[in-house]
Amino acid sequence: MTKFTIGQLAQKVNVNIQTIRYYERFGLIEKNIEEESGYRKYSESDVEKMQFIRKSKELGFSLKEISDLLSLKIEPSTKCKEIRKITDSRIENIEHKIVELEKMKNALSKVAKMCDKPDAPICECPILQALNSENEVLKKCH
Amino acid sequence: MTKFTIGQLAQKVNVNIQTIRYYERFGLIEKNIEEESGYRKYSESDVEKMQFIRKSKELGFSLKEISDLLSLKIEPSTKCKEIRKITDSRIENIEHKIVELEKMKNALSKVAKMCDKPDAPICECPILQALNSENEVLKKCH
DNA sequence: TTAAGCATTGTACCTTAGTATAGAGTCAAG
DNA sequence: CTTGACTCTATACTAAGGTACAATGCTTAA
Repeated sequence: MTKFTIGQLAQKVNVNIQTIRYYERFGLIEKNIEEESGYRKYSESDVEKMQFIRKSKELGFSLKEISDLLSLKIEPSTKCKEIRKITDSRIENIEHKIVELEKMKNALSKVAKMCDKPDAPICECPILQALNSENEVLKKCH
Repeated sequence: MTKFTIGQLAQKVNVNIQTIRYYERFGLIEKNIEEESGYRKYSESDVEKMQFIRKSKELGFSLKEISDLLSLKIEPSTKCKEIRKITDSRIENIEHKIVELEKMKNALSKVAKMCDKPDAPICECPILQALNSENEVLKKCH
């Protein structure tokens, strides 16, 4: 397993070195010190973890929520009901986000289309109107 | 058009009064003062706007990004190319988010299923493994 | 007409998520 | 064997997005 320094990890996942140390303090990333140098060392799995964290952040999850996901552990039978509960509620939560994103996407498509027409009406806040006019033509515009 | 006070608006959309004033300072919500009382007054369209802001926040958009969407205006021809650019790039951005959320959802489903089996393997970080093992059974677990 | 319960402005504070800086040690190329 | 790039710890600072509080004023039901 290849090992990198913190700077190399930072570069690979395109974050600030301080951010990695911050995640370490937060408990998201483990500290793993090389004996002689006293330098932190990281492996491919840390790269994956960091990428997961960054992606999740972009999707609107907090570090606490990300931590909950990362610290799920499957051990024989013990807490499987708990894991089901967590995963199920998170799946619902994600489905809800997807639905909302789809709505927003549709609204934006409408706005784009509306804008293409040469006789486009003047519109104060086209997104809200597009969002609230499910399937009907925008008529609130004057 | 029904008018509400700030407290009523806050209650309707379930946010703190201070948050509404913060959004006003930020430029997301207009200030509209009633003559005699000096009280802010809000209408149904402010409710819609507030709901849009809250939803968008949950989906990981910043107030700045939300502001950009809300301040899109359609006016005859003038800046329609600009609007296309903004909406198109935002649509792409949303599609990317949806894809990532779908991946995460699938990974969570896998974890849930894995957990249900009586002979579930011990797993250190099942989400990452589920995410990275596109379509294959989780075999990194020991 | 007065107290409770709203509203106003202004300022200060809080949390989350980083980012920067200082002073010291380590590594590797010339 | 030094020099420049990198690391360490510790502490402080920043930015975004709120939240709380104080001093004051308006509203309304008893």
